[in-house]
Amino acid sequence: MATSGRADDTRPAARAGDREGAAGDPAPGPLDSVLRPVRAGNGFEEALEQILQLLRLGLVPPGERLPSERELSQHLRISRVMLREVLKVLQDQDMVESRRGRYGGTFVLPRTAAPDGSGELRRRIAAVDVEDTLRFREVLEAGAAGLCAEGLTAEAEDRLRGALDATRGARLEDYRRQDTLLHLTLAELSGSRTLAAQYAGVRATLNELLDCIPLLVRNLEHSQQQHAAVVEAVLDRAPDAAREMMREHCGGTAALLRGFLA
Amino acid sequence: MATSGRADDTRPAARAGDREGAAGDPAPGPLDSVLRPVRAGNGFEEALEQILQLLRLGLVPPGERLPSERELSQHLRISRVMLREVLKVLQDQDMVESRRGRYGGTFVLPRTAAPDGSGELRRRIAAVDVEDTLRFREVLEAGAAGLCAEGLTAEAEDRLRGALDATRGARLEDYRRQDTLLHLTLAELSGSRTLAAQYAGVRATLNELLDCIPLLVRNLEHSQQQHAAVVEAVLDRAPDAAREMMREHCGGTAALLRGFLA
DNA sequence: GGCTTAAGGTATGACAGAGAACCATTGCTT
DNA sequence: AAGCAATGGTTCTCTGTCATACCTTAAGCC
Repeated sequence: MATSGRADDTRPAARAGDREGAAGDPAPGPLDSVLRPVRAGNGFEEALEQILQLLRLGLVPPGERLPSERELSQHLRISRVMLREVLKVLQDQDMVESRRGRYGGTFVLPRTAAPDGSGELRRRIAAVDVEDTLRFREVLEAGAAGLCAEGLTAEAEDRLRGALDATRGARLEDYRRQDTLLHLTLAELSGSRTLAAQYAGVRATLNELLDCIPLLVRNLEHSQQQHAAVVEAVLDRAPDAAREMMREHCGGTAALLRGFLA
Repeated sequence: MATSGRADDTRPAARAGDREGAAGDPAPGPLDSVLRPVRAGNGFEEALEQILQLLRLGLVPPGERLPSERELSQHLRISRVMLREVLKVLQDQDMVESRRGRYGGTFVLPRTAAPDGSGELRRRIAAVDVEDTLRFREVLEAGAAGLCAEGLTAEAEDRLRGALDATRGARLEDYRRQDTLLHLTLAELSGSRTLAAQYAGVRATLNELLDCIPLLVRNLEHSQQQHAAVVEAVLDRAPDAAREMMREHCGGTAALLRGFLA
């Protein structure tokens, strides 16, 4: 370090704390809407979160195979090594199982009762801003329903009808999954990829919240009627009605959650 | 590397292409709503994008000082070294200026005409999914307006009125900024942090698009009337009216953009 | 005028993560 | 039975990024 001969550092070494850059959370300011952290968490957690979404949304149902490690790591833009660490965690939680060889892969296991000693769930919930989630969800859902009703192609009609039918035939333990898929379909048909992606995120959180409250058959029937009404409005090209119905539908779930989690 | 003595690699080294992990974009699949890349771009670009948002949204107007490097790097969760590389780029583009010493800092310069040889803008636009942006924006805006109208505190009323007044008094070259701030205020008052953050992002993109089309005084007056109507509806606690007006307002901008960018 | 303070400017060691290449296992095909 | 192909499992190296410390500059304060 022979840059500049400054031999007389007479100051009483109290300057120890020059710790720039690091440290904890900075003071919140008015710019926080924009200045969110560039890399959420540590990359590892982010990846874990996304795989968990895949499972929570039921996009890969129990018994099915996840995309191969090579594919997943490419999609998530992380190294296979790190992806494998993520999968390792899920294996330890008995959520997935890996099989080697051709036609092997990582398979989703059926949900076990308490994933991790019940306390873990509560802690996660506490970390979620429930009000934020519910409000944001309503906005996205209503918006998606409206957009769908505005520009509906023949192919979209079919997908929508198919998704609705699937919820009708769903057995109790599969209802959450089919419900999710119906809403996800609406979001995708909105014509905004960003909307669909955001909805996927918020829905995963929502499902996690829903897992904390009882599943009421009474409520489920009501929900099913509302689904039908929303889809009908969309198929009728009635955006306002679709939005209104969807808002009502979301309001129901929201009220339930606010009640149980309050 | 003495793990397993495999001395006879007789296969004709043609196996050169085992390139796992890396490579270009993976084939798109039905899971793309969820499996977005963990770390958008290379971290550097992401940070650049966010600082640019700060400028494009007018959250730090020309002549004002950005937060210090140490603060910014903490907010963005990147090292000061990397942040400085980002700022270096902006300095080279004559968008900001750094002054040393106490009460120094990084200052925003007034916008120069063509940021980078005009071709650069067009290229960016091509990379933006305009339809996605417009649709997503409308959904967020309408949703925010509705939520605001539903739960409006006295303090929120004041902020809203203030923001509206600011747009009234704005001169032409400052209008975009005040307009942005008004909408951003609505988003923040929606009670969903996520919504506000998402709006900030989409609005930055929108402003970039708007920079590509002429600013019509005629349209601006119309816009101003709509602002007043939206705010009035919100202050009247009329969610439906607020949503309706906002959708109309967004529709106007959308039509303009679709026309010019088609 | 000299000290203090807050900002930008610079250098460096440590480490996380990506990338690439391997190995090992399995089931299908020939 | 042999070979092939697709998957999970492992290990290596190298680059990018971070954290930390320090220097330099300039404005205000005593």
